[in-house]
Amino acid sequence: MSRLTSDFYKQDAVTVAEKLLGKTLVRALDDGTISQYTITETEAYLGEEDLACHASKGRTPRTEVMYGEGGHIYVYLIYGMYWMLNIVTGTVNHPEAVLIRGLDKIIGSGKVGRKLSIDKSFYGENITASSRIWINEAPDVLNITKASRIGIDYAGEEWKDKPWRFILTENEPK
DNA sequence: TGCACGATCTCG
DNA sequence: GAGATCGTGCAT
Repeated sequence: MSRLTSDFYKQDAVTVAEKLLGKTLVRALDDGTISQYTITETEAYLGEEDLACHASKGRTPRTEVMYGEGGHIYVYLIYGMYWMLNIVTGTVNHPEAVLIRGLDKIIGSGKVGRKLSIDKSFYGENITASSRIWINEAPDVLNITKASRIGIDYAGEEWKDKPWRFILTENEPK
């Protein structure tokens, strides 16, 4: 299994969000422990126009990394206690990102950040070169459910209902 | 310089 | 159904 390269992350956020399903997220802790998780749920945030995307407020120290090239990590603290793990996608000056909402046996973006020991030190980390977090290639999956994004009612009618949440569903027995 | 709020979760 | 808890953006 090989690590996904920067070309993969240069695609648009919606495409990357969908393709990340089934891929393997690898986390190497400081103590040497290596854990692998299958990505099961993602959400796409696409550009300044997307009122649900943090970059809709423009370029700030916090959103800066999203304006860079895809393949870097965007983390931020929400509700004062949860670190959200995002992967920047797209090209330079296109602020896009994919939120990792769920992994195998870990459902919920807040729990993902806690379980993987994510904090602000991961801000801007290059996920194609990091030695503590990366994503491995895996075959594309077919059972994908699309849904609207969570917790963004403030984004207005046009954006809050976009089907940009992707969920990997279990194979139904035949 | 202050304030209201958020891409959440847990407990009661 | 409410509290925990704090960085950020915008108002003052």
